Amino acid sequence: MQFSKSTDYALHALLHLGNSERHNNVGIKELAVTLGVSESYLSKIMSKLRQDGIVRAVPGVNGGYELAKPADQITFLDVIQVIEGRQQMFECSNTNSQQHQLLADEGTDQGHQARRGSECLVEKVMYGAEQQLHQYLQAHTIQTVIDEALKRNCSGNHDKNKK
Amino acid sequence: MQFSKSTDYALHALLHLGNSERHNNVGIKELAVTLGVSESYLSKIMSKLRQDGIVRAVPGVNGGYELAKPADQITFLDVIQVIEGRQQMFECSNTNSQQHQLLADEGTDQGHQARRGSECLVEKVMYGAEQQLHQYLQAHTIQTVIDEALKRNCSGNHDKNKK
DNA sequence: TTATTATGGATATTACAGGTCTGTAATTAA
DNA sequence: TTAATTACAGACCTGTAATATCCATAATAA
Ligand code: SF4
Ligand code: SF4
Repeated sequence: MQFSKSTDYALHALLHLGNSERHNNVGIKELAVTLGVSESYLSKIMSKLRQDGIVRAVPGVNGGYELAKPADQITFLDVIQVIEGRQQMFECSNTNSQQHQLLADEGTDQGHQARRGSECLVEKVMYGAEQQLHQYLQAHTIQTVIDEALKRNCSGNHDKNKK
Repeated sequence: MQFSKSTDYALHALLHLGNSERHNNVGIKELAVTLGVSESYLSKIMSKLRQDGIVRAVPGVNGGYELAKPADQITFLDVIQVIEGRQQMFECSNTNSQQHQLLADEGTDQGHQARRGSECLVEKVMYGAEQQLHQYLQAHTIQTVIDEALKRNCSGNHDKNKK
């Protein structure tokens, strides 16, 4: 029950992209150095993000990556789901067990009527939990973090992106 | 980002224990058959639950397992944490990267002052999400599910545990 | 064209979930 | 006390996913 390192990298890469909108795009080299991870591996992650419309990529000289949409429209949930996949947290395996009969109540009077809705009581709880989590993750975007970082650094004022 | 099958089994085992308080304890054999899983594997899971004070176990003839405390005091969070471990969902790896400097703000004026608190903005979001999840899982107990199951089955009335 | 950069596939490595087997210890019935 | 029963702990195997590297190819700009 842990997020993968890939998710970690993806988030940091996006934060970097969102923070340095100076010209246009950032090369994989710069990203890899900044995050402290190999270019090969990071490029895989960036590809996923591109395929899902989170970033745009241009090959060739002076190519690189840029955010495909405003940073405040890229939620944590988006990133996590792209990298980790969209499978749900709890997926029951043994729907044939005796337990199932008791809890999901498919074998009684009502028959198959309720088969489509999430009638299983265990899954119902788990699904609710997942919704809670998603709701929170959806309310936090890349921009959220950038804003907070800038706010906190206002005293220091490094003038890093004035250039 | 998925719960393991072991968690699935643990939950179902506890539900079975909570539901059949007829005499005292239920043997691993009955549990395994009910859940449709091997005794060997299930016993591992039950051991974990015992070590954490969720269930009690007695060896010997007519031995078996029983809940160590009322079913309404065993939360989903308890079970999950016992089986999955108590590691947090997001655990940062590269605290040495350049990214870290920007986001965690350890290298500026304030120095190491804020090192102990969760000053990292990424972790802060993830930690918040985890809290949301935990809060929900803590509000749902084994008893919750059993109650709902009984309530739903009142029309059918199978008299299964009259015996 | 040529240098540069991202992309996709193939491959290696490692970690771990899932699962089995076996011998041992504890308990009770006889 | 003996024997049957049951849980317990550990060693062990296996398949799969995460992590990571390498290379050949395609696309782009100068
Ligand atoms: S009751 Fe729910 S979780 Fe249990 S076996 Fe049936 S579908 Fe799966
Ligand atoms: S900013 Fe937070 S998540 Fe990023 S490297 Fe530092 S501690 Fe880790």
